[in-house]
This record gives sequence, structure tokens and C-alpha cells, in this order.
Amino acid sequence: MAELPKRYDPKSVEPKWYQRWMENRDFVADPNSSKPPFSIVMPPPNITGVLTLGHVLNNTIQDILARRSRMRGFEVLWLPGVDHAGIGTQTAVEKHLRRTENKTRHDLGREEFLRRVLEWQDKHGGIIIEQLKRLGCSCDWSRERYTLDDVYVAAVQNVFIDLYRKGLIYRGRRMINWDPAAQTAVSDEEVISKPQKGNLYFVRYEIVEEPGRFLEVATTRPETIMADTAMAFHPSDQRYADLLGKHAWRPLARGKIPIIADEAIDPEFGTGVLKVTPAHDALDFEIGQRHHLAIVDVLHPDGRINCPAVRELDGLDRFKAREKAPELLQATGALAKTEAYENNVGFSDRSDVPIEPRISEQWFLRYPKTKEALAVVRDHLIRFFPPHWEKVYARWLENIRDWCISRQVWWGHRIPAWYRKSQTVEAGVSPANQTSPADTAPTEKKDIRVQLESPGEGWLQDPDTLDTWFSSWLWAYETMDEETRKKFYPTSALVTAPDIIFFWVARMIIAGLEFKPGKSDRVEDNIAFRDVYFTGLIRDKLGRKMSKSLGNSPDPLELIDKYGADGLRFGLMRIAPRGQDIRFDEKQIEEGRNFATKLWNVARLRQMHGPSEVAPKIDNETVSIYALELLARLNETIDAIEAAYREYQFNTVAQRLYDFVWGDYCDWFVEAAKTEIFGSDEAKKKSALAVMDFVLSAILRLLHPFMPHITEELWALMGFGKDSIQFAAPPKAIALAGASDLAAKRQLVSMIYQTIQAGRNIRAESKLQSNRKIRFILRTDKKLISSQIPTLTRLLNAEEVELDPKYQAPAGNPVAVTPLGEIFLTVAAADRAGERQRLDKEITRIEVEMRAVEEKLGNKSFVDRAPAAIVEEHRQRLKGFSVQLEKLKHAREGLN
RNA sequence: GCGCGAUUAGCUCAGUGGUAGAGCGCUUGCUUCACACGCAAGAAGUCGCAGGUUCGAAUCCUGCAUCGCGCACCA
Repeated sequence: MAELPKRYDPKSVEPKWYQRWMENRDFVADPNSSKPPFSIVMPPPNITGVLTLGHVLNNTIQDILARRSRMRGFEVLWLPGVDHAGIGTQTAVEKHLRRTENKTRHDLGREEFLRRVLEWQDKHGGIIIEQLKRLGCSCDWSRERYTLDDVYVAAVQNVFIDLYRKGLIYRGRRMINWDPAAQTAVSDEEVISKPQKGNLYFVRYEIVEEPGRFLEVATTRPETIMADTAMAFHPSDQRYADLLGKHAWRPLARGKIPIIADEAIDPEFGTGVLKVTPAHDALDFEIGQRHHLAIVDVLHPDGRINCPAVRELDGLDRFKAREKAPELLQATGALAKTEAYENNVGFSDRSDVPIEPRISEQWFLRYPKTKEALAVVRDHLIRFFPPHWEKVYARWLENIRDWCISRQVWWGHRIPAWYRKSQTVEAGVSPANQTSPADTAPTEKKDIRVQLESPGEGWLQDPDTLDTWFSSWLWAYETMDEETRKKFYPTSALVTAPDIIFFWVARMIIAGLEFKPGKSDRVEDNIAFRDVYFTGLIRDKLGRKMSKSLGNSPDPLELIDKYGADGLRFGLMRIAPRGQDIRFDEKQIEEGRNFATKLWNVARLRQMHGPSEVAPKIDNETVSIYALELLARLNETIDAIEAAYREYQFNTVAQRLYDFVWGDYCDWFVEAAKTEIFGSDEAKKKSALAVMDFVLSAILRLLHPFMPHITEELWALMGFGKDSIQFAAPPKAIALAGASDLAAKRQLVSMIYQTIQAGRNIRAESKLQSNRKIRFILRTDKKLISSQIPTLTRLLNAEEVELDPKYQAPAGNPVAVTPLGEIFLTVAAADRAGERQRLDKEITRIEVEMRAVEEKLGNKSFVDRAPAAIVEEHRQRLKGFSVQLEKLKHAREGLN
């Protein structure tokens, strides 16, 4: 075996192994396998997206689950794919079009525009898939799916048709959220409310029946006054009771509007009077319905004012009009006053512009199976990690409203509905200046056909497409063919960010329950997944969300170049507490890289002492006490890791492995074992190397899910297995109970290690240079120790450690009290004053601790009521302290 | 307004009733035969505040404060 280079080089190792894994088809899932199934479907990233740290977090976790399951003997399917992202992709292409050709999609026409999107997709699509491969993701790429695959499109359309026939999908004119930038309807979930600074305008409306008397109204939207069709106050509001049934003059687009009373008005707000604008506000719309008010729409779909009656405002952008309207009111004396005001405004998640509430004819879904969806989570047929998301989920389902599923974009799944040619197909663009109340009842018109194929001559297809999430909600099973589904559905786990709990997770649960893709009709066979793990959000060092505009989002590919995929994965996982937001700091990735180097080097050390054994045998009886301690700790680590995995606590797994490898293995065991490795006793040397091999092999297997490349490389280099580590069984705790005096031996090791630390401490405190070889004297009555002197000498970096049970220390000799006895530093030059100070400090510390323990033991309640073991522990500590104190005080006296 | 989460060392975070922890940063010493992406030692915390339960609280309960998130309201 060639000597390993000093540093691990991920750049050459990582691509090499990934390529080999692909060539061997190691990630390909076999639906006919006799192994038990484990399956995950990847939350599909946008096809034209690029890898973000969020993706890294997400997919590393999925890869860990997949790889661990593969090692544990499961047939693993990790199904990857991409999403067409309707509005997102269309917007990107439109922007590009505007910049390069100064054209809109309407200039090109639907067919040409879609051709351009495909072009765009060819150019930018698939990048993220290659990036996921760089990360080491063990997806079954042969099954990569796309939400616009032919079969998938057909499935989505069939689901639409099915739900329409069941009466759950309907078309209706209703108040929806309109995105004036993207010019499409969006769902409630796509609206984000943000506080917005603006003005509150107090406008006076003259009473028609009582000229000279005015009703004053506070409004934030003076530009919609032309659409007012009533004035309203609370029925119990005595201030205005006498005006009920009278009329007011609308100050812009002057006209008579009725004065009404409605429970929905808050008398406390503003003047207690509301101007009712049914076309442009959801609450006003409801009031309008109750009072059969006319609906006047004064906005174009792009947000410009549509009101020829007021020439000054007509055609103005809504925000310009909001400034202009008060000026007009001012001129006629209708503006009483203006106050600065901050309120919450709904913004489009997509285009980040204020949403316009708007009446529009759209397709809606009345959610099926909401009660069942609540039940499967409440009864833990599906488990959420961390569980507090169950409440968020339940709240959403309990207050669920119908889902507006049609989008006025061209890129996406075309709605399989057909209209007779004679009928105007408006599709979301509602005619302006309606004068009659909208029909909000589900429409079931005779001249609509919902089916895949055109009914024939004279029929036009609905121009709209479906909400992207209306295709995503089938992702858990429509990505699988029947054979695959039989083996792998329901999926085992879902790993996702919590911000799509409503968009995706909840809807997938509903889809599973409604469409029953499982092998039987039982609920258990149809829920989309068993466990849902919600990751945290990755924030920057200052706690801000990562965003393109802030430029605070590091490029994961650069991080991979710098630290290796394994370093990035491990570093990130170690700081990602379950379901808590993560503050990202590149330092943490550096630590991941350093850890990889540490692992590499300890393997390098081992490899310098000859070839490893493939299956090293450990003899509990002949093995050194340090080895026994290490093996016991390995067992503890394995147990802790198992428990952490069960709770999806990946940071705990990573931390335990880090501590075990760096601390227990490298810092303590390997250093102690060097006595034997460099010693002349061949049997002991062999035994020490076998333990090194045994534990290193276990370490590699435990680490493989987190750091797949370096572990595979070392597995091969060390010759621990002929086959890939990917399918090696994870280590199990080994039986140590048989080892004689295990507890006593472990205690001895602990005492030795504590003595070493004490010795190192007095050396450092005595200001002796680390590289200076010095003599220690250990005063102890423990006979066992003599055989451990070489190890003590090595770990103390001493010239010699002398064992002298009767040593009489000269005055001023540095000393530390340890569980083994006292350890002395024999240095003539030791600084007496410094040593005095050190001892005083130590004495004070122990006295303080002692007093606390004494106090506790003096408390009768404690002695009577605390568990006996704990009381005994305190007694032991007290005894230890007094012995220690006596010795330290003795040493201190010698210094006077 | 309702709900959820957070508050522990300078920073990022572990720690679910019994001696306050890690990594980074900082200080000191070291190129010692795997590793300076390293080794060794050290300093550093009234565990947000106030009550309560308990022999004993960072940990359990109540209230409050601050920060963040979600939902509702948003004239």
C-alpha cells in the first residue's frame, strides 16, 4: 500500500467515487428485491434553480437516511426530480425577454412563448441535478422525474377531471388574490402580509338628503373611491343611526350611494364609518353580498386605474393614483385631514408587489379528506419531527378555505376544460364596471366540458394553467410506476423546510387519502409518508434570512471546492439542531474539513505500521486497559447514535462521532497505544493495532452516511472490505460484560488519564516549555501502576516518571493531587512564589466546593429525602476533598 | 389579538431535577517520530427577569420582558 498523502484531497477523491457508484448502479432501487423497503421522494427543486445552502441541508439529511438504510440492509429508493415552477419560470423568461428583445409574452403569442421557455429550460435546466451529484447524493437517477413528464401531466389532468366529477372542483366568480405584476390569481398561501408605511386619509362624503352635513371616512386607499357603492357603520353606533337609509355623494366619480349598517364595521376604527368597495376588498365584498350592492371595478389587471369618468386618474398606476386622488379631493374640500399610518398589506410571494383583492372567475378546489388528514397526524400515523409542527398543521386544516387552483400563466399544466367558441373565455380577467352582484355560487354551466381531449369542432380549451402545487401534491406517488409503488409507497420519510408545510406537506397527505394509490384501501397504505422531518431555516451570521438581494447566501459549490463535499456536509450537520433555525458561519464548514483531515491522518498513522486486518479479532482478556476503555466508549457512542437517529437528531449523531473520533480515539487511545505500537512486545503491538483497526472500521461505517467519499476511500485504502462500504453493516455494540473487572479497569484508566492531565497542568503552570523533557515523581500506593509507567511517561511527554511511594518532596516542589496519589514535578528552578500562588488558588477552590457539599450533607431534608446513591456520592466527594486538601496544605507549608 | 419557538462563555450552540459543557475566538507553551486543517495547558457564565413547586431548578409550573416565525385583523 502506498503511503497516504499528508492531507486528504477531496477534489480528486470525491468525483472518483461518485462516478464509480454510478457505474455500479449502487443507487438504483430494485422493486423486486426481497429486502425491506425504505423510500424518500426528494422535494423537487425548480428545474432552472441552482443549489442553495437550504438544498444542501435538505438533501444531506435525505442522503444520510438513504445511506444508513442501505447499510442496514434496506432496499432504498431515493427518488429525485424537478419541478416546472409555473409562475417562477415564466416570470424569469418574461424578464429575460423584456431585457433582450423588449417584448412581452403577448407579443410572441402562446406557442412561441412556450417554445422560448423550453429553450430557457434547456439552457438552465438540470444544473441543480449536477450540483446534487457533487454533494454526493445517492439518488436513483434512473428514475429522475419532472412535473411536466407526459405521464405526470396526464395524471394531473385526470385528477382534475376526477375531482370535477366528484363536485369538488368548480368554477366561480369570487374574491381572489390578484398579483398585478405576474397578472395572475394566486392562492391564500402565496400572500405574505408585511407592515407598510402609508397614510390614512379622512374624506368627507356629503349627505344627499341633508346638504351641508358630511360623513367622514378614514381610508388608506383613496384611489378606489370611484368604486365605492355604499357607506356603512355599525348598527349599534348611535352617532350615525339617523342616517340609515339615506344616501351620500361619492366625492370622485360623483354619484349617490346608500348608507347602510353592518355588524362587520368596527366603531372604534377611524370615524367608525367604512366606505364599501366590494370590487377591491374582501370584507367589503362580503358586506356587498349581504346588502346586494353593486360592484364597480376600477382597476385594470396590471394595477392601473380603469375609470374614464375621472380623467385625472384614468390609466394611472394604482400607487400614483393613491397620491393623485387626495389632491383631487383636497381641491374640492373633501379631504379633511391626512395622518401617517402603518398597516399590514398582503404581498405576492412571487413578485413581491402588493396583492390586489379582486373578483374574478377562477377554478377552485373544495379540499376533500380534511378531517382524515387531521386525524392521521393527530393519531400519529404520520409523525412530525419536531412535533410542534402538528399544531401549525392542525390550525391550517381547521380553518381551511377553498383553493384557487387556476393561474393566468402559460407555463404549466393546461386546465382540461373546454368552452363553446361563442362563449367569451375570460379566464381571470373579469370585465370592468360590473353593475350587478357577482354570482359566487359554484357554476355548473352546460357549455363547459371537463375532459382530456377536445369535444370537437367549435370548442376552445381554457387558456389557464394549474397552480404548480396542484401538480406537486401528487409527487409522492405519481412519480412511481405501479411496480415501484407496490414496493415503495407509502414512503418512509419526507425531509422538507417548514415553509412549505401547507403548500406541499399537508396537500400531499390529503392527496394520498383521497386518491388511495396504496396497495389497499386502508389509511396506512395510503398516507404519503410515515415520518416528516422539518429542517430549520438557514440564516446568515447576523440572523437574517438568506436571500439573493442581500447577497448573503454563499454558493455551496464554492464551499465544496474549498472544503470538500464531506466537510460541508459534516460541518453543516453538526450545527443543525433539530428543527431550529441555523446561523451559518463558514468557520463551521472549516471545522468539517478539519475533521476530515483528522480522520485521514489517524488512518495514515495506522497505515504506517503495516497492513490492516480485514476482520480484526478482539480478545477482551488480553487487550490493554486503554483498549477496553475505548471499546466501552465505542459501545456508548453506538447506543447514543442509535437513539439520536430514532429522533432525527442529526447534530447529536455528528457531535457524538466528532467527540469519539477526535477525543476518545485520537487524543487518548491512539496516544496511549503508541507505547505498544512503538514497543518491542510483538503480541502487544499486534493487539493494539488490531484494536485500532477494529475501531477505525467501526468509525468509518458510522461516519459513512455523513461523509460518504472519505469513508469509502479509506475503507478501500485500509482494506477493511472488498466491497463498497455503502453496503457494509453498521457496527453493533460488542459484548464487554465478559471482560473481567471491566469496571475496575475502566476506573483505573480514568485515574491514569486524570493524573496525566494534572501532571500536564503543573508543567504548564510552572511555565515549562512543552518540548522540555522533565522528570515526574508519582507518590502512590497503587501497585498496579508500575506496568503503566511507560504510557504515563509518553503522555506526559516526560523524560522519566518515577514511582516512589515514600517520596519526600523538597520545599517548593510543584505538586498536584490526583486520584492515584500525588504527582510531583522535579524542577529545582520552579518558581516558589508562583507555586505558592498556584497552590493557594487550588486550595481556595477546593475549600469552596467542600463547603457547598458540607452544607448539603448538613441539610437533614437532603439526607433523608434524596436518593441514597446521591447522598453517598456527596459523602465520597467530601472525603476526597479533605484528603486532597490535607495534602495540598502540607505542600503549601513547605513553601513558607 | 391567537399560536409556536428562542433567550446558557465574546460568537455559534449542546445540556429535561443532583459538581454548568463543546467548537470557534482569546491567552500561554510547542514544528515531539499521523495531523499547525495540529498537540498541550488556561482564562472566561448570578443559565433573560420575577415569583412558585422541590431536600435540591439552567431543567418543572406561573407571570413578565426581549427577539423571531406563523395565523387572524389590517377602513
